[in-house]
Amino acid sequence: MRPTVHDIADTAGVSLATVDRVLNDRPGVRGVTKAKVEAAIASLGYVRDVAAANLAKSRVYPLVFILPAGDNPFMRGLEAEVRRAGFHSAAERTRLSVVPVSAFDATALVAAIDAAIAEQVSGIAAVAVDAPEVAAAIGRAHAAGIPFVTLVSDLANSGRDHFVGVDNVAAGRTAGSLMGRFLGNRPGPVAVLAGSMRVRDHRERLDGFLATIADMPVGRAVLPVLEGQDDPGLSLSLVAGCLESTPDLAGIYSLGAGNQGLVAALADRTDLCVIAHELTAQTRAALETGIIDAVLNQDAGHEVRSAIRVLRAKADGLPVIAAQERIRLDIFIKDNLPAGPDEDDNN
Amino acid sequence: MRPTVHDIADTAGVSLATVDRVLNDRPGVRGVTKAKVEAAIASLGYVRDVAAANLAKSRVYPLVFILPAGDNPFMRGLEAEVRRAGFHSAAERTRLSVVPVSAFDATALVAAIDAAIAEQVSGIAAVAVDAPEVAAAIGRAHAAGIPFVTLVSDLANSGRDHFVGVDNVAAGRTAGSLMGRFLGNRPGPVAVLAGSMRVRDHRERLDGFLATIADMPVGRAVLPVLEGQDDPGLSLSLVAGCLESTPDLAGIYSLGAGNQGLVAALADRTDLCVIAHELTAQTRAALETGIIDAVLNQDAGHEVRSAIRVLRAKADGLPVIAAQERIRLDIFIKDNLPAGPDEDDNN
DNA sequence: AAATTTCTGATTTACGTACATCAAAAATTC
DNA sequence: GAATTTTTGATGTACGTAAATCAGAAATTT
Repeated sequence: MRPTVHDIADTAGVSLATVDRVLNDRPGVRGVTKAKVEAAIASLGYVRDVAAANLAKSRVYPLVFILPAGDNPFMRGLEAEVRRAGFHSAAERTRLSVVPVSAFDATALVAAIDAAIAEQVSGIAAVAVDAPEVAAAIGRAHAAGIPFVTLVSDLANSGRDHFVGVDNVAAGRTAGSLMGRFLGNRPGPVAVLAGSMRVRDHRERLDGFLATIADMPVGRAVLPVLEGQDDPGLSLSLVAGCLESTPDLAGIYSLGAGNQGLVAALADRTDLCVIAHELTAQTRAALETGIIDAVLNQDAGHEVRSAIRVLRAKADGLPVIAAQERIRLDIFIKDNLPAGPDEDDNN
Repeated sequence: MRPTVHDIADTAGVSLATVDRVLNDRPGVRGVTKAKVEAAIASLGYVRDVAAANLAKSRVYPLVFILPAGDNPFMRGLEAEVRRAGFHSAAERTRLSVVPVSAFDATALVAAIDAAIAEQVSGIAAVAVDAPEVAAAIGRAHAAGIPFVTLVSDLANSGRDHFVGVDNVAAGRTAGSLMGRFLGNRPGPVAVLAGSMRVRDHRERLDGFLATIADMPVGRAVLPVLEGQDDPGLSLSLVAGCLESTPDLAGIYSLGAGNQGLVAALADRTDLCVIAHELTAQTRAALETGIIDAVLNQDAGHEVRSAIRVLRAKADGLPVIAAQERIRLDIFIKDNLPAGPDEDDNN
């Protein structure tokens, strides 16, 4: 059996109370005694039984996820993952709640953050909107001692404790690299469909994409960015217009959430090289029919669980293992599509 | 606060002992009473506190991982992940151990399995070797009531409870698809470097690869398979010979663990399209220098944690959520390489 | 050396569940 | 209706840790 606090007390020749004081950094232990106890801990290889500790503490961690409302499939996927994680993490004394706010609305986001602060939650995760008042609100959370992580879209210099999401510049580079390889020496310009250039992650993806395309041995033109506001109708008409005005178009990089309109505009044209973001029902179907050639994905389940781990660690004053919390950028093509419509791995 | 057994007892109007009998399927409860209790459980939305339950049970789950010895980097990565998981899962009352057996040695594997059975472990995970005596040993484990999962390489019709690993036919298809897209209309045959055709996963990868290449609009020859036995020296000489005898070679698919020899043979030739399996220090370096164009990877950490979850579930007689235990096939190119040399996500 | 402060020990309760025992009550059988 | 069986209640202990109290010991100050 693994050693317990009793074993430590015995081998250190001190009482249980003293062991407890050392373990939980409570005052009233002489340096020598503390050293003795720590030696015993080390020699026995004691590790605290977190399950029992949490049981005894009977502390709960109310965490709030502030997510954009609306029909963005990726955001809805995130929400579903929060619910799923909440179901499993009840055992871990975490209570999760989702607060929807209207998309790209800084004022609404600020209000939601302040409400969470007032509720004295143990942690906040939010998809950041790039605005100074949001940074100020995050600062207030920080001042109140509430851990804050940005999700998917970051807001640096805001005092957030951590960012959970992919490296969007690398994502853009990956898209550019795949686009270049898939096209080979086939001529023709490529188009970029974005949501809005006012959003940080979209800008970063574009930067990475452009840089990689520029570095290619084969020179290739990139048309002016189409800003579809992640709206199906607008995206459709923009892409349709582009197809008409550019008959020799070779490829399209869709770096936002405008895939529904994109797919509709392409109808059954499988001759273009199309790379999109986020594996949703739409992009999955388009991959299977050949309309989309590759999908870059950030796993919503991983992101949610990472956010939870980080917030809990911060709430307990524990360190975060950065390497462990890095979110991978998945590449999906038709042949390595995961079977289910959605999945997950707890642990 | 979440409801406890006491709350159930109160609202059902029965004693705690009766609630316990219902919850743990102990005999001696009338149908009507049982229904009352179950109604209370449902209405309160009670979920058993697993942490407390495990604490009370103080049951431990000794699990054995039987892995091929030797310097196969992927297998060593698996072993490292088992150790890492063991560190974290001490809290979950799981005790992990690794038993190394000589690679591809059915007799050694059988002996290790029988030893684990004799030790009365709670579960066994093993990289299966395709031999009837191994199937028989798995059958003995099954007969002894010990859950058994095959890892990485499956052995169907052996009575194993579950397979943890990727769909290797799909992996081969993915490799073929990427190879075809990367090569475009560039002429020239492609070579395949395998470990051994006596191993099931290598055969399956080859099948998928050949099928996809055959389906391509551009006809492309595939040279006879080079069997390097996953040995660096042999792989090197085979690849070197192939390069010499086939000056117009367009690409190489390395579907086994012979990447060290492969990379050595290629020296600084970045003109070939090379696709390999498993992200190791070697393949990572070769990706960065451009010798390898894409790496297909199965995440060792995910696999180990999945195996643990499945074995524990089977040991407790709980169902396995298949969709949750599906292992993804990751595609890595230079641009979406994860930053660290290795990583992980608990939860 | 006495008074004070600082440590340490002993003990208890609690967390939520598992599991065992024994007595009491209810249902069943004869 | 008595005897028997089945069902239920009451109670206690255990798991490993947290947290509190209070008394006593050791160190420090005066």
